[in-house]
Amino acid sequence: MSRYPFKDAEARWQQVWAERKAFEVADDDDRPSYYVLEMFPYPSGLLHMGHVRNYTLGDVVARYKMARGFKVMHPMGWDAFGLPAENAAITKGIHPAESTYGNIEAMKKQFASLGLSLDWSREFATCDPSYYRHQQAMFLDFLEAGLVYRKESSVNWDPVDHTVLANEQVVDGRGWRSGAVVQRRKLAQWFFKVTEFADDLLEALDGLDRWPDKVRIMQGRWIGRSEGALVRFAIDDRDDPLEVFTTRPDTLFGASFMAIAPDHPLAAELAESSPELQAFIAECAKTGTSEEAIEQAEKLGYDTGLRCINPLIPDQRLPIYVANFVLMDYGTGAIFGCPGHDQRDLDFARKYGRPVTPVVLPPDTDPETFEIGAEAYVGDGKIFNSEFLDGLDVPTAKRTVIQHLEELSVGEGKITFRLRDWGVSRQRYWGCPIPIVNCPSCGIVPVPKEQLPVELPKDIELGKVGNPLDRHPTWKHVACPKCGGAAVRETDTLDTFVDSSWYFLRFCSPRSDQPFDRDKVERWMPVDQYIGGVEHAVLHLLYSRFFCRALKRCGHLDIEEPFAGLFTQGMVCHKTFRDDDGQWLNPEEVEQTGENSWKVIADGRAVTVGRSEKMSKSKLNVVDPGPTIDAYGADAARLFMLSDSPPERDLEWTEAGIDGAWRYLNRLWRLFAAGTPANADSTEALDLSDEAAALKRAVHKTIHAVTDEIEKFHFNKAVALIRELSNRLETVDRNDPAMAPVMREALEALVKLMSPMVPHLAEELWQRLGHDQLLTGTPWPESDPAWLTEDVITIAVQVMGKLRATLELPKGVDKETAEAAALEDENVRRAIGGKAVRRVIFVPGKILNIVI
RNA sequence: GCGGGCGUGGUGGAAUUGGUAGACACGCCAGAUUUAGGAUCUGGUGGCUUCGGCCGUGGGGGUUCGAGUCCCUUCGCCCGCACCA
Repeated sequence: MSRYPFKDAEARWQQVWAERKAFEVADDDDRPSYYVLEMFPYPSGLLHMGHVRNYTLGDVVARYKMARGFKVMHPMGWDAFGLPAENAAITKGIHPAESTYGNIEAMKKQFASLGLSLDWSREFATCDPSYYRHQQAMFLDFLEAGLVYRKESSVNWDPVDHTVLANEQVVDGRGWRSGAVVQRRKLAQWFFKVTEFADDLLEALDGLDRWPDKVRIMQGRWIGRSEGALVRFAIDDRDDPLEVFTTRPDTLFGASFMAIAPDHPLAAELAESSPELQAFIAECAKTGTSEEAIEQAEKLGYDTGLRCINPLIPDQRLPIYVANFVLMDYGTGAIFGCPGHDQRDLDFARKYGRPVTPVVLPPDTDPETFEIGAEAYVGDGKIFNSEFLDGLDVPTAKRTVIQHLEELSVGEGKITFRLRDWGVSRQRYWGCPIPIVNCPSCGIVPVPKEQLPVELPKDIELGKVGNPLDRHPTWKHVACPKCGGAAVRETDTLDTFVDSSWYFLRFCSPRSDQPFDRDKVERWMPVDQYIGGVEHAVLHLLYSRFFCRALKRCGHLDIEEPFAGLFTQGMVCHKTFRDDDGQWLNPEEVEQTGENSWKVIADGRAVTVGRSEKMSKSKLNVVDPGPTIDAYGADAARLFMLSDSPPERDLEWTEAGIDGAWRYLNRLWRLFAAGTPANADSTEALDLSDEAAALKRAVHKTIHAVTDEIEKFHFNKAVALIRELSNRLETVDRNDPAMAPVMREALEALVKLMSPMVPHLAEELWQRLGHDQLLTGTPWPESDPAWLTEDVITIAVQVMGKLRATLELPKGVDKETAEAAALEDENVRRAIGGKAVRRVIFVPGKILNIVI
């Protein structure tokens, strides 16, 4: 039996597309433009299934939009700076540049086998000096615009390797390589002033109507605008008051203690004379810097002995604690605790024996008997126990108390954001050098733009202690651009998130001697459809939004939002195996011994089949796409990625699934091999038989529905509809001359509909239909509204809401006719059982429900 | 702890505004066929059934002529995170 010769066909069409530059777009084209972008990959050297899914989804969009008459830009590049290349250099002794560019070449070959409609003429890597020189220029522009500044901030310090560790490199509080207990250390670092745009970044989320709600919600919460008040509490025997930020100034009469962050300046000052406090602060510093770690930690406080005065209750004295749950980065790094109406404050008060005074009375509650038990009351209600606030509701009390604090000059209304400025300094080699010179006499001096790029030195020693660029014998030593004296370069590099915050702009004019050409950016931006993993929902997407605003502020750009449409795909998962000790096992180590039982081949130990989890090296459940594509072809892999699972949900990789996709491609192959009817220009003028007309209606309905589903990113449903049509076509009698013209029309439509998903097979079948033009570039099929409707409709007949019959009735049938027809049905009559019909509900074209 | 989701056959998943639950597949069962393949084709496949029907969308309750869909409640799972004062 004839099999689809995918190896030959896929290679052949890939070559044809490349030779004809089918996917390269010129900028001077007056068709409407459409920019499709998938998040560019880090060149690890190996394409994984997540990539295949991501780029397949993007390719469907790109090819579909092409067929719809858009001039589509679908570029690809490399997010090429990063930690893994540096680690590879340490463990394998390969220079990061060498491994990175080698990996790019290797991955490009793998990309080629997927048959993606990518415009490779726009390719670049972020580690190219021709890319990062522009990034350095932007850094200088941001600096000039006041959007970049320097401040001290904490890092994870490995005391053995003398290096700064990423959070990822800290395992159980220890450095991953040295095993040394990590210390927090303060370093002067560069920051991008993201908070400058906090309000705008938040408000503009509303306009991103083609973004998933969940991403907008996540970003909104990350930015975290909250309205509250700054309140100054005078401290006994000290001049400076303690300033706190609170979102609940209405509960000030319920205050029972104060707490400051372990790294609050006041704590540091007091610790100088208190070894005990020093020890407490050191203990707090052992908890990781991540919020997750702080959250797991037990709530601890240390009474400083200082007492401060509640500005609303002059004779009240509140103890000041240093507490491990107060964050220096939020608000003022100090809080007042109101245990009655905040659960964490309540837990703390119970632990340290502080009083609990309720000040918000829940509705319909007796103030005499209301008490706070184990749970704080956080709801709305009437204020009580609060003098001039008594009787007010919470929002009114907030306004009133803020006004009162302002009159007393001890506080004022204040809006605070959770969003922090973006620390971009990294003490690493394989990143974009920060174009700054530190001069002993002039201070911080920007590198003049004409001296850019500040290139990374090629001769570098990695794996030694310390910051590699700082250790380089000559690189950092330069003449000060201002005074000409001896000076040193900044030896930190930029966070790689900076690289990915503007690459989508560079694609518009990738060879420009400017960061981007403004007219090209205006032609293509914003990205019409951006596609990637939801793990970037906050950081990358938010930084990119910040970057566009910062560039606009500097006069380089007019747009603020880089991505008009966003789609976040699900993960690719695969089953996992573990032994009794919970160790992950490689699928090759195990064999199936029964329906649900598995064992280790080597020693027969029992194996637990875990649930399907995201493919990852640590879980040993990674499937390499390479051999799969080799065995089944790119189209089979693509089809499997698109079938069954909705793109936004996780997809489980199964051998059976890819096998099923491959078998379906062969069915299509045979459907077309069965002999295709000669071309007929149109079936419009023909007098079609009932059977032929029904087929034609099915074809047009399928065109209509598939188009709709692709537009809505429901590719799994589009595939199902295509299968339905092809199943039907397999049953058509090709020897019937009345069917031939419609069959021709059907086959042509089918090929076009499948072409975004399985482009190689589609080109092959298109050619077999006798076309000498490429299918790529051929317009999308149009559905004819005249063929979307049926003459006969099916009415479901219910008795008391239960289905008893379905009736085929002429389109537009009225209630009386339908009811009469229903009452003739034996099943319906049996269900009514001779009872009186009380009511009949009729939904035209759908339902007739008889109520008895 | 907070926030966001999701629970539908043996499996992945379909199901307009509330209107025929299980499309399309995988798997399985029976049969056919063969150039014994990574086959292919035909039929069947939610459960129970006295063959009339009955029960079925995590559980319980409600609204409705009618609920997978709306409301209340409860259980389970997943994702994200920032103790946000």
